[in-house]
Amino acid sequence: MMIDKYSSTPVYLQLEQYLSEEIASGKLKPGDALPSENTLCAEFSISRMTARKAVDYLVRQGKVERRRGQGTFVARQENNLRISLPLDRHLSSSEATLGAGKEVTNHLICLVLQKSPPSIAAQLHIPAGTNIWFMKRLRLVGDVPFVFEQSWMLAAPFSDLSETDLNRSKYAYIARKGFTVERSEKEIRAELPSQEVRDMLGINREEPVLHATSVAMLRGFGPFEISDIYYNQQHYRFTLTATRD
Amino acid sequence: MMIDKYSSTPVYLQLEQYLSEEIASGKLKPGDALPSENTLCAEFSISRMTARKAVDYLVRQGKVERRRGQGTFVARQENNLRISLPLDRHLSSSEATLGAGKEVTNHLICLVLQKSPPSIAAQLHIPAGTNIWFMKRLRLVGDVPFVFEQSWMLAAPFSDLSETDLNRSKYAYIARKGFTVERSEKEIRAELPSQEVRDMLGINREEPVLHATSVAMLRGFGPFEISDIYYNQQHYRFTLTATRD
DNA sequence: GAGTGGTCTAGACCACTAA
DNA sequence: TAGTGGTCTAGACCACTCT
Repeated sequence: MMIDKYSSTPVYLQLEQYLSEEIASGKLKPGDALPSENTLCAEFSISRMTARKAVDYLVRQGKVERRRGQGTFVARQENNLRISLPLDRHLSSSEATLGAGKEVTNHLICLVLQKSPPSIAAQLHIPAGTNIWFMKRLRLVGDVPFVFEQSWMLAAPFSDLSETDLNRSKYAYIARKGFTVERSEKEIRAELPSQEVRDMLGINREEPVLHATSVAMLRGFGPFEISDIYYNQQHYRFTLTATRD
Repeated sequence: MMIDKYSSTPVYLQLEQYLSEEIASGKLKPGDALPSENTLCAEFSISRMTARKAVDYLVRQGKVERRRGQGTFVARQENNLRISLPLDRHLSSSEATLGAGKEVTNHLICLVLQKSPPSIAAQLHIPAGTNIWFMKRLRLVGDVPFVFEQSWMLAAPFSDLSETDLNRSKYAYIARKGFTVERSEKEIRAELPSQEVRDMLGINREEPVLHATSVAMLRGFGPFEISDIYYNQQHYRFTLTATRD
């Protein structure tokens, strides 16, 4: 294998391709160490920044992982060990099965009453400037966060909403007020997380996350909550069922 | 705004944070140019590689886009223009509404009969080594690909499967054989695409994709097809509905 | 021609891990 | 202590766009 410095494909892409093939072909097996960055520099007569850039792409694709002080290793697939969570069911109904003995907890990060900005107001069918709750929550199984959620919720029917309610169960609170959450419409995207989301979910900076924007509906009432939901893929798997109609 | 070179947070993360806030606060609006890389170097007394690394993260998050020879610009949100596609319905039933006048087409890339590898066999409840179909398909609305699909399908009940069937409608073919696709169980992940997927979907290297691994079931028969499905987010939005139980 | 982003170099110092 | 990855510098040349 040679690197062609005069090719129109950048050196770092050539090296990415080469290492990818070593992994795909099985010459490098899960758990194996890649050549160290300095070795790659020497072997291909390139600078370290270039070698690192090639490896960066493999890290982002989840094909290898770096361990400081140790080396870079071909990733092991641990898909089957991760806890499975349905995206097409309300979390409240899946929490029982989720924990597998561990406790599901909520950690409220902030809760404030604010004036609704126009974009949120439009989705909730209220005038801009109406009071709404804004909150950020982290949800964990044991001590591993699986969801970071940021949401805007109608304030009028829920004026006595408290931190305690949110640290326990929002659904239980809503039920006590005599409402039922009927369904939520979600749009799902793959995204690279911002710093805040990375910090909250404890994510390696190179790993993409699932991001849902959700509109939740109350029975006989319509939309009452807009949420941005970020799902942690490192320790959980997200599933859904597709049907005919 | 100052950069603290002696902080434990790396300089490039501080700069990423700063620029993120400029965008979030609206000081930099969609379409606005960021300071050029050389300007950032001078303003914060950092080297260009460091400035670029900060901007790299914003590019990957989709917050800005680079245009060679022009500059780096705050991304415009075009979410509402993208075609919406439900993940919780079979594609066959949504194709009618999907196109909005444009034609939905299939482009078969490969179709071969092969021996089932153990991992696929286990999921299809057949012995390893049984004959199965392996195929790759690209599905497009007009000439924009929205799905790249790679799948392994039982060969026994579908021995006369042809390229023509797959370029038209796989569901129609299955129906002609007297079967009904009941449902499919999907696991959804956010991933950075490999070279093949990037090429197929025409994706910029920095953009993550949605990746579903699906098991499709025939009514009264069980699993008959395993698929890897990659969804193009650049021109489509993917939705689903969550319900109680 | 001037300015932009795209790539690359050849060093450097640091924090961390393992022997 | 030696080797690893993490960060950073101060340059360089290139391809591209706009005026």
